[in-house]
Amino acid sequence: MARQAAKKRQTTEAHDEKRNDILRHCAALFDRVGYHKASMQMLADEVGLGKPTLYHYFPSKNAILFAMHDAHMSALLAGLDGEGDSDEPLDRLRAACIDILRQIAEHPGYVRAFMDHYEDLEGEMRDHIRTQRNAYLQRMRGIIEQGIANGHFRQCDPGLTTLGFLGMCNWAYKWYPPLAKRRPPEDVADAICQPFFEGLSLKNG
Amino acid sequence: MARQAAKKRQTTEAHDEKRNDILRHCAALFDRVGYHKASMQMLADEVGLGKPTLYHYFPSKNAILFAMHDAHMSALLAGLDGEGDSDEPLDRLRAACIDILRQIAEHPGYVRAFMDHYEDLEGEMRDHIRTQRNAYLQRMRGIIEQGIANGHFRQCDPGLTTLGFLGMCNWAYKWYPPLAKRRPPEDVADAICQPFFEGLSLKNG
DNA sequence: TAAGACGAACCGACCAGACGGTCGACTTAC
DNA sequence: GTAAGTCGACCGTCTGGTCGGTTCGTCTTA
Repeated sequence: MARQAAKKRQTTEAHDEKRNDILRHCAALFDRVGYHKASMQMLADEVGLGKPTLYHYFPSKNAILFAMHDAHMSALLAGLDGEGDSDEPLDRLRAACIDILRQIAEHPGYVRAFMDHYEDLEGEMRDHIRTQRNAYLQRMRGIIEQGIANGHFRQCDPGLTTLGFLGMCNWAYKWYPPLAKRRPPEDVADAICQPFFEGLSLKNG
Repeated sequence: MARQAAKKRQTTEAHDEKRNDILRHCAALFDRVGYHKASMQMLADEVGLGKPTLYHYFPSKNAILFAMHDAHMSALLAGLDGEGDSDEPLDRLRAACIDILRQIAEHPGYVRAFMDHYEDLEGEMRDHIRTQRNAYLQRMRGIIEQGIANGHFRQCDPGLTTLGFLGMCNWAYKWYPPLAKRRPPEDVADAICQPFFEGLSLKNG
């Protein structure tokens, strides 16, 4: 029984690995030609598989899109957890920005799918991602509210400020990829966040 | 002859008006269901026309998309011209942000098409829009460089700062539309730009 | 002012092709 | 033996775009 379970687990692991491998290839194609212009046949060719085999791993094209959304959101959420509970909210904001930039640099395909094709997600998949999105947004907002409460940040509309900050970071998916080899995420994060942080901060005011 | 020309012009005007009318309807549908999920038949129904009639006004679906891109970029570029040459670069940046927000509030369909479907533009249409995009970007960058040269702004990477600022403003197309009835562009622009401007500005440093 | 010409606006019916997805069967590998 | 992995061939549907033709208002001409 135990051996069977082990076997099962092993098989599943191999399966998951293959799924991730497929996902990476698909992301590359989505990034090159866009989600809608990438047909299942093209996707299968890109991976080096027959079309039915691709369907063996993912039940639909939409499910592939979902897997990318999920991978991206999970990475960001995990990043938020990783950065202990520094009581310096600026550090947490900077870390979040770096996470986003790194995600863009390492998985431009996932990110582009995430940014441009959330609305293409169907049914429960969309619900699932929406939940994750909202959780992320709330936590970012929490950081900013904490900063205001702490006296680290000046008084401001926390909702709109969060949206502004996130916009600044997320928008980078449009221009950062070709730059990523020359300029690491930390570097770029500092450059784009500098004015924002200076203005948000109260310590030298 | 003059009368004929006048007549001709009049006919063309009616044609253009109709085109704009069609564009507005199409924008509404694109905004509701997305560009790719909106078929020409749906578009025609939305406008209240037969499909061949729609083709009478626009040579292809892609041309409709292009017209929206063009309308949006022209509005933004015109906005940049409008704001005299205030030597206070902060005012010009604020005005640009308000322009973007207003465009989002008044033409969410155009803007969404512009943001998410630039890559779907084909051939020369894409070239044309790219040129406009670059011109816009350069002019924004020029404002920031001018601010640094003037001593109004602190030292910073003008390229990345421009991109950051634009990201902050443009990203609003994802969240501003449902808010637009309650909060006017000027109001929201001030809220999201405040930290950025405070940090960029040197006058109280 | 009536007859005709003409082009813009309009559309029902059609088409070739592409797409997402399925079927049934063969091949490994344990 | 059996279950996962693999695929060639296939299918129904839908899409962008076209064809051939009608209606209608206005200009020309006599």
